[in-house]
Amino acid sequence: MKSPALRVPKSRSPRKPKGQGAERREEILDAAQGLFAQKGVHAVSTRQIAEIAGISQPALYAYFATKDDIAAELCVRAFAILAERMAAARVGYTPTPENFERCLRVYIDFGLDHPDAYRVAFMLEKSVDGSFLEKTGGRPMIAGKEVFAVFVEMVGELHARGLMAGDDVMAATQSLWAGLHGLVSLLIARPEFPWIDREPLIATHVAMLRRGALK
Amino acid sequence: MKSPALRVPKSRSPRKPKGQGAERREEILDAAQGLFAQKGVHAVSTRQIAEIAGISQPALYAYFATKDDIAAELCVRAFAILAERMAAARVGYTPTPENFERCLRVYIDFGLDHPDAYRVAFMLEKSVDGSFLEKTGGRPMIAGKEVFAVFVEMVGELHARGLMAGDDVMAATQSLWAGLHGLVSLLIARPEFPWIDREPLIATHVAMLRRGALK
DNA sequence: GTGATAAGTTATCAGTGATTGGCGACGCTG
DNA sequence: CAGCGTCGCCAATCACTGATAACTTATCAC
Repeated sequence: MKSPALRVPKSRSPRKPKGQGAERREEILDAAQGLFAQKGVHAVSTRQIAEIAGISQPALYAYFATKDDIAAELCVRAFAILAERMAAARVGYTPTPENFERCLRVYIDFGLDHPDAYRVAFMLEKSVDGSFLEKTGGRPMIAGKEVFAVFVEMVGELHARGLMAGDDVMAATQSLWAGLHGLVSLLIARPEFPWIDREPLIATHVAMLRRGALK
Repeated sequence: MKSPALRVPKSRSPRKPKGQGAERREEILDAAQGLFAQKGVHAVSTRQIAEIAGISQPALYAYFATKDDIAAELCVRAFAILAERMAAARVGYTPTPENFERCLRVYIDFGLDHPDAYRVAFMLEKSVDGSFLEKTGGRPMIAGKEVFAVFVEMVGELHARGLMAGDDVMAATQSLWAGLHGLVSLLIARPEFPWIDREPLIATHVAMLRRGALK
């Protein structure tokens, strides 16, 4: 007879018996991060994540309630990076047009560096029942709002110095954010479009937004 | 004995035996249009579409190769409407800032009037293999490019009259398009965000884009 | 009638996200 | 060291998805 204890029915990442709580969670997040970045969030299955993480698919649910929760966690972490970058861009900040442009670029660069986090946060489809935002308690959205708050502050300072074109700070900020988001999201969602070179495009866009928002 | 011919295993739209080719297709599109608008594209199943259309689920595949093809068809039709509207906005057009703003508003209004078509065209997730765009032969994208071409033309005219801020027409057009897309897509994807009133927001945005793009 | 065609059906497939029940190794008492 | 409880994990499974195959029915030309 064959050896009855011959397990491993399919080849798998060879470290099934490991993982103490916390680090397994990180391994799952790492696996998901890679797959999401490569294939896009909703083209990745929980089984693929589990296989790369070296565990079975149900084991995921010991660490995350849903697949969307995994995406949400990655998203929140990515936004922590964005918040950090924007804070760094405001170190020794004085509200000048040059610094203004610099902050806009920080936002754009972040979106292009973390397209999947950006997608999860701002580009995912809504749906009436069981939406992603409801399932995840809107955590990515909340993280995004904190970043938005930095913009409000920044525009407020410029307005106080009489540099803004209009008088409605909130309107100007939302419009500005929309302008930034448009470029980032289109570059992410439509990479096959015949864009001009990226750097001059970003430069043109940032300059346009500055002219449009400032006096 | 019960009547043996008691069909109708589940209550259904009571017109199974009908449908001559062409009109069935329209019924399917109508059903899908309504469901997509209500729940979002990827939260709607083919079975739901079929039930509302009054046919069985496999019968869909006699008219459309895939579910995405249904969305693509709706998208192309919606873009026909946008192209029509933009053509109408250019009747007797002279390249003035006022007419420029009017065309921007046509684009924004279209996106907000047809959020699902807009989502399919510009906001759907890419994926490496089996992407929506590949499956549908990029038809929605092509329809979108025609609209983009109108923008190029428009910006070109303004540039010829020396009204544009920069000298690179293509860069200015792509930046402008991104600016418009940003507002439309954010309003669609994040309706729960604490936006200011829509009309002043649109007015602010259009004014900002005009200041940014024109001299 | 008869064969061919078109349209729609039931039955089914592989793959998805998520749940259940039990197995086995660990750490703690005694 | 025996016993036991707990926890991490996995095989099996569920309901559902998009899509396909094979069969049945209605219609029409001849």
